[in-house]
Amino acid sequence: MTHMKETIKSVAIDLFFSKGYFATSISDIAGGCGIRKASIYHHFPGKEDLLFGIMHSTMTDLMDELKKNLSNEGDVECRMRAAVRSHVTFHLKRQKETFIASSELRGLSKENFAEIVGLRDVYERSFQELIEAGISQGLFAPNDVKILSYAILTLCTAGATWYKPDGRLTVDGIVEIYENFILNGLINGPLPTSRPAELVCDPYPL
Amino acid sequence: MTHMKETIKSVAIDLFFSKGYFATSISDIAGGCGIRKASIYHHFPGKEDLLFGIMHSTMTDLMDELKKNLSNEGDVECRMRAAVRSHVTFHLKRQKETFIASSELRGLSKENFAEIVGLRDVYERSFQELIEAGISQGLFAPNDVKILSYAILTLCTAGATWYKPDGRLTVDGIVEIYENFILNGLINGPLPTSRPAELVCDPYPL
DNA sequence: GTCTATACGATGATAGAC
DNA sequence: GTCTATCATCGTATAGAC
Repeated sequence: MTHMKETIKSVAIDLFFSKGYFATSISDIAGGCGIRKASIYHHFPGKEDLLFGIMHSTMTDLMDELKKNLSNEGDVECRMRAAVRSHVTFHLKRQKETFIASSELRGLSKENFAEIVGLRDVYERSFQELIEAGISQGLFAPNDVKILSYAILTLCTAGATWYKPDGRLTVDGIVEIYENFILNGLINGPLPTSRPAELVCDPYPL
Repeated sequence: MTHMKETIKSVAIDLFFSKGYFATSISDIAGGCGIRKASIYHHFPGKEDLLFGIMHSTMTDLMDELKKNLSNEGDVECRMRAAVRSHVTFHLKRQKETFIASSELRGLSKENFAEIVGLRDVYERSFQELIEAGISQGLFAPNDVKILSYAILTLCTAGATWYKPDGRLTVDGIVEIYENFILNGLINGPLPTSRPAELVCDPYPL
């Protein structure tokens, strides 16, 4: 990507996040880049391509991150904890993009919509497989797998809605709360009081 | 409200839900009511008032419902379960309005925005007080109260995003999954295996 | 690669007849 | 209470000069 193309994408992310996709005009974006609106069309064929590009790179990065964070194999609980941490961390550290990706799907054409939702479905399936594995091992309480996966993912995704980078808590602090909340919600029966999870799972800075 | 005023509001709810507020024109709403767009302005001063009215009645109904469902006093766990059930049930049964209320805040002016967010803050505080009470009794694991309240509320609110009225599960089925997931997530230590919650809390059909 | 100028359509809202 | 007609504005996008 050329320098100006990257600038345009970055300005678009800021504006789509703060004002919303529909409320942001090509003029606004051009203004943020210090150029005129007609010049935008030299770099992108249209407004929607800009949105689609943001969503697509966000989804593929999110999926790559999950794959990376699950590569050190471990037991199901360890893997689920890693998946939750990966998901929450990504959504907080790349808040603007993940917020856009989850709230502006309506701005996409039918074809582009289908492509993004297709990626999302693949991603969701990773979580559903983990839940299934946990249930079949008796580790997680038996329950509707799809509902549980929606619960877990929307819960974390919503973090991108209220998170304030300069707020009271660090990303890691929030991640820890979410991780324990979700695992307690899933696990069947009492937890060991002090579980050395940190010693089993490798850390994975984003 | 006159008959046509109600019709307009109802059509607006359908369209704001399915197409989004910004993508819905006054013309679209008028078409759905069988009148011309100019006639809308006889009933409402403008498009935003329509949105604000929908959000305001949704929020006050949501708050009334919670108050009603917490009126039979009980212990903290019982009250938290009732609060979660109230929240989830309302969001699924009035899916369109709650979806609009949680996703179209950007359509509001500064003043209207402040009013709706003010109502939301009061509502959230009810949950935060329940969490605090649970923690101070040693029932819930000590944790950041605000984060937990956001987690619980956004989790349930997101139900309005994916819920399909003709889907596989009933509202009550989903409510039960969410209730147990959240309470397990909150509670400090093992749960009694069979808890007669149904005998303590009254049912409360919406 | 950026500019000015412009085409073209849609939108929210108003005026005034019936 | 609904209509027709219209205004003023703003949107995306294109054409063609520099």
